[in-house]
Amino acid sequence: MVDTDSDGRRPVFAAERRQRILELVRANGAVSLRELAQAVQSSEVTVRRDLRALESEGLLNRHHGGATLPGDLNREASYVQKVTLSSAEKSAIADLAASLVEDGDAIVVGPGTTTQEFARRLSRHTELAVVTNSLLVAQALANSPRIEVMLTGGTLRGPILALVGSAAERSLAGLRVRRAFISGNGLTADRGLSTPNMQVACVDQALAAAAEEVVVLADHTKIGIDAMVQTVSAEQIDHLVTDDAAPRDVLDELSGKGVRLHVAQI
Amino acid sequence: MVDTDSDGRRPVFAAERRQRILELVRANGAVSLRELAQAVQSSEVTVRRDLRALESEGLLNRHHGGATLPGDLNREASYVQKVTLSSAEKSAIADLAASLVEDGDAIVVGPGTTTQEFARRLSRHTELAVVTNSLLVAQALANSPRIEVMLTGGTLRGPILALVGSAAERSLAGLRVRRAFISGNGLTADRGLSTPNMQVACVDQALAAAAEEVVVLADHTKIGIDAMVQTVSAEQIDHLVTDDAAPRDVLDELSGKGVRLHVAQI
DNA sequence: CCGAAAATGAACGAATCTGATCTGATCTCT
DNA sequence: AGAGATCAGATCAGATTCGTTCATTTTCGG
Repeated sequence: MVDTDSDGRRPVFAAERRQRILELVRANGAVSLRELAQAVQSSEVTVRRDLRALESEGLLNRHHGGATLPGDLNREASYVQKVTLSSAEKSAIADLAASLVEDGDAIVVGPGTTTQEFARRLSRHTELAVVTNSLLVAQALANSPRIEVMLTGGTLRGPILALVGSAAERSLAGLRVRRAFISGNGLTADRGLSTPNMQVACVDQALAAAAEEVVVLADHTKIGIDAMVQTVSAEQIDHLVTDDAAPRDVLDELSGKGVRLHVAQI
Repeated sequence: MVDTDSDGRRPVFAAERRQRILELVRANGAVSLRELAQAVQSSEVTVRRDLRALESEGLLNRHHGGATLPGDLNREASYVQKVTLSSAEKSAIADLAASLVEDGDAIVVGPGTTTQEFARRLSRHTELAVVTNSLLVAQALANSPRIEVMLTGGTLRGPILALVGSAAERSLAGLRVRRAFISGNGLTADRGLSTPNMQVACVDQALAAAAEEVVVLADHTKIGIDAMVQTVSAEQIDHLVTDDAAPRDVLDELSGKGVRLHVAQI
């Protein structure tokens, strides 16, 4: 059923849908099948067929879970699926967090899919200096000529594509920026931000220490959760950006400890 | 029965109807057959006939379900696979270069699409330590748990996804590994390896300086070419991995300067 | 007024598109 | 290395659309 509406809407033909798919892939470098299906309002089967046709024309490369640009650049295909989880909340949080950034700022961005989404929103800013230990964040900004991206050195932690270890911490030592945008696996009022990995926690601490203000990006699934290692105490957190499904009581506790709340409406 | 009046009302001629169809398509970009039939007060069969005639004149494109503007969809078709060039050579070179790596090695890998391909071949090795300034190389190894990947810090150079600048060079300063696998844009016997960018050249020099032996990966399109900035002189190069389409005379010259040749058969 | 030619509309079978579901393959995590 | 989850491919069913043929209407010329 192409579109059987009676009046206002513009029909979407197969060729047009494929064109749109191509544009999406070109814009993001790599897009998951699920995202594409949602974007063009079709089933995954149909998108899969379109991708097959487009691939046979050499216009894109197909991978497990999605498609990428043809050529050798942009090989982040296997990490794309993770992004699709609760993407609505992530997207809203990223939007809201991006409004806390001003042109000319120097900021630190930590690893995580939410911060990656946040980084994509930064491309419209100018004269930005971004320090990060996340390869995904760096790639998200790679095509923005007006943003200077600096990566910390360090040992690569494969699953999250972030740099950890003493080299990473050392390269952050002498740094001082306005705000740090970091994420984590859990956030409570008692123990603050926490992650399950020691090395990641150490770097997160260094990231937070390099900034005057700490901004935490955490969707509602992380609020009230406690992971193994504490990275930043609630007292050190200046801003929290979350979505409106977060438990109210925890938010109130955090607010009592001086955390300014930014709640995105889904 | 288009119009049964005898005099007063204006009948809708075929040419006029087609003109109106064209206007509708031009105004909306894409219109479904059903909408068109309703708009011009004719049957779908008639509209279909009109569309066929208009398409044969090149005034619009016909699709399943309707028609669109011509040329709008195929405007990107010229992009068709110009990137995949010499991928067979790259692959063969990468295979051969990977055979120069042994388990337990510590190596340095520079940026480039060929070295990226080379890095993919390393995943079957164990106990490897890889230092790189290329995000693509790092990602290629991210899923290999038996390989320790270390990234240099530095400023991100977007187009090639590599880290450059003083921070990158500094993090390589105290390093000493067995072999460096680097690439470039040109290689001659006189001026050695060269690239068009100064910052990239500086880091390449640092990469080469960190290794006991320098291995250059360069397909035949780069042999005999000279780019702006010299990175490594021919005397400093210990191995060259290339393909059998490389010009023989240049290879001989390089061999005379002490470069050991590894020529991949395509 | 009548007949031929063109155009329009209706109907039927064929082709196409889309989505659901099942099965095998691939990937990830433990 | 194996279990579980996810994804790709294939087949089938439903719906829509297309092409063709045929009947009807309209137009034009004699």
